[in-house]
Amino acid sequence: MSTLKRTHMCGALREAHVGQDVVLMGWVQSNRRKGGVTFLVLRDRAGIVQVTLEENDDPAVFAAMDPLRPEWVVAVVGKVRSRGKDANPDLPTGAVEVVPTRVEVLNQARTPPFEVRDDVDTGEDKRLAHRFIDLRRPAIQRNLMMRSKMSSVARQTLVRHGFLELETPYLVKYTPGGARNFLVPCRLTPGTFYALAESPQIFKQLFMVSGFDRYFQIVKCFRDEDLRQDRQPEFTQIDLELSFADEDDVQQVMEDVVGSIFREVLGVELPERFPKMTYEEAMRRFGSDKPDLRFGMEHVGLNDLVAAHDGGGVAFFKQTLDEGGLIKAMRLPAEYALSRSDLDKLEKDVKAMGAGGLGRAKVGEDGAWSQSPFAKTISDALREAVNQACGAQPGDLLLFQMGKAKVVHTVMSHLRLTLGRKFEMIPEGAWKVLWVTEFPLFEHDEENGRYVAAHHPFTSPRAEDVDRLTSDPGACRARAYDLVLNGNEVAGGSVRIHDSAVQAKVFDALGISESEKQAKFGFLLDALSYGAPPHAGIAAGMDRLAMLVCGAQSLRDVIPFPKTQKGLDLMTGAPTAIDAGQLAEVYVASIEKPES
RNA sequence: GGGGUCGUAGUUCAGUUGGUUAGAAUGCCGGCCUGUCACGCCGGAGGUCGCGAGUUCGAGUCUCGUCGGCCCCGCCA
Repeated sequence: MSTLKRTHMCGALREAHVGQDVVLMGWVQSNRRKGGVTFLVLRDRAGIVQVTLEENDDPAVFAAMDPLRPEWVVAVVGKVRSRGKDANPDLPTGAVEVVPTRVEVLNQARTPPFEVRDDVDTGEDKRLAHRFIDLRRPAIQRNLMMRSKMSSVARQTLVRHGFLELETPYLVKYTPGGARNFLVPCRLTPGTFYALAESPQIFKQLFMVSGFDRYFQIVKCFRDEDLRQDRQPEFTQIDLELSFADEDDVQQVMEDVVGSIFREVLGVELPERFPKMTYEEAMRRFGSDKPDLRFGMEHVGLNDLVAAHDGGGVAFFKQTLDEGGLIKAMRLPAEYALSRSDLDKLEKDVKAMGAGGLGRAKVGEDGAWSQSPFAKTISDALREAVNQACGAQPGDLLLFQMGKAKVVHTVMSHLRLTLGRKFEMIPEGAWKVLWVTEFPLFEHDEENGRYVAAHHPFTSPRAEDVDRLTSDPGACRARAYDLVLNGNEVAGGSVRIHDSAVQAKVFDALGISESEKQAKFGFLLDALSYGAPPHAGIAAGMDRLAMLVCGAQSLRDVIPFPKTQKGLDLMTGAPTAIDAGQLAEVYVASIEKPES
C-alpha cells in the first residue's frame, strides 16, 4: 500500500487551487491519449477532474499512464494549473487540470458490465445485479448524498424542537391484521416467532406513557406486502410522537422538518403553514386521498344533476343511481387531443381496474355530443346541465365513470394523473404540499362484513363523532392527517386515544373481543391505564420524500440496495432456500407452494 | 391473487411472411494521433436469441409452460 495521503477531492478543485501541489485518489473515468499528450479523467464522489501530461515533459510518468483503464483505482501526485483558453465550461473543475509528477496504480479493475456514466441507459436489472458499480454513477451518488443531508436536517430540526432520538425493537410480537409481517423464528424458544416491526407505533406510544414527551427516530420498517414503484419491503420512516399535543402541534413540527429539508437541501421555500383539505373534499374533487394539486382536471360529480333529471334518458346513469353508485365526469380541454388508439388503450387500462368501460362525449359547437354512447338518448336538458357543470367548451372531450364509488374514484383519479402526465399539464419545479384531514375512522371490510380501522385502532375519533361510534361507525371521522406532496403520501399520523372508555368503544365497533384485545394489545392497554398523557404523532416516509427531493422516478434511485418488485435482491440473490438442517436448527419445516 | 409489457453480443437495440453465415451502435482488444473532454481514424475479437418442451424439412420469429425485469389493480391497520 502506498504511503500517499489524499489532500483533495477530485471534484473539489477550482481556479483557487492553481499552483498547489495535490494528491488525488479516485477511479479512472477515461484515459484519452492524443499522440504525445494524454488526458486522464479521475473521479471520486465529489466529481471529476482532468489530469493532463505531455510526453516531452515527463516520459516516464507518461508511459506509466498509458495502460490505465476505466475504473482502475489510482493515486495522482501533481500540481494544479489553469487550463486557460482550453477550459471546459461544462465541468465544475473545468477551469483547471492537474499535471502529474507521479501516478500510482492502487488497484486494477475488470471491465465493468456497464459504463459508469449517467447518460448510459442500462437496464435496471443489470444495474441492480452490479449495484456496487451502479452506485458509482454521479446521479445516484448525488441522490444518496442529498438523502444523507435530508437525514441530517431532519435530525437537527427535531433536536431543535426538543425531541429525543430513542430506539425501538425490530424483533417484536406478531400481531395479525394490518400489513403482513416478516417472521423470524426464535431458536431459543422452539416453535415461536418474532415479527419484524412494521412500524414503531406501539413502542413510541409507550415512550409517551413513560414521560419521554418528544420522541423521534429515523427507523427501518418492514412490511411483507406487494411492491410498487414507491413501496419497498423495508423502508425508512422519520417517526415522531409528542405528548400534551394535538394535531396542530404535530403538523407544525412536521412542517418545519419538511420545510427545513426543502430549504437546506433544495433551496426551495415551502409555505410556512401547509394548506388543509378534508378527505371528503379530496375524494370529491380528485377521487384520491393524495391529490396532486399541481394541475387541474378536477372531477365533477353528476349524481345530483342526474337525479334532478331522473336519469336524463341515459339508462346507465339511472341504473347507477338506483344502485347507490357514483357518477363522475372530467373535462379534457380541446387543446389535448386523444387519438382513437389512445382512447382504446385508456379504455383497456380502466377495464383492467374494474371499470365497465370508458364513457366519453365529444362536445360540438352547439354543445351537442358525438362519439358517445350517451349522445343518442340523453335529454337536451341533462346534456346542457352536464356541459355547464363541467365547463365544457366546443372541442372538449368529457370522460365519464359510473358504478361503485371506490372503482369510480380509482379509475377517475388514475385517468386524471395519466392524462395530466401525458399532456404535460404538471409544471416543472412546482411543489404543492397539503394536509388531508378528517379521514374516516373505519373502513367497511366487505369480505368479512365488518369495520376495520382505517389508520390503526388507537386513532382518536373527532370529539363530535364519539357518540356515533356505536350507532354509525362508518360516519365517524378520525383525528388523522396525511401529508401529501405533489400527489404522494409522504407522512401520516393521528392523535391517539388516551381515554380508555373511548378506546373500549372503538374496539367494540371493530368487533374485537376482550380476550382478543388482551392478546393483541394487552401491554399497550395496560400501559395506557397507568397515566398516559394525551399524545399524537406522525411518521414520514423518508424514501418517498427523498425520491421527490431528488427528482427521482423510483424509490430504487434513492435506496442504496433496493429490492425488485418481487422482493429479490439481484446482487446477493436473497431470499434463498434454506436447507432442512438449518431449518431444523430453528425448528421450522418448509412446505411446497400449493397449486392454486 | 389479477392485468399489461419486456427478455437477441459486455451494454443499448434492430432482426420483414418461419428460410443461407443473426446485424448496428457503443464498450472491449491492437495500431495511429500534441489540447482532447461522448475525442477522432484504421483494424480485430465478441452470440446458450432467458430457460424447457412442442409444431415444422427448417424456429430469434409460431404454440404451451417456466424464470426474471418493469408498470398498474387488489393488497399496504
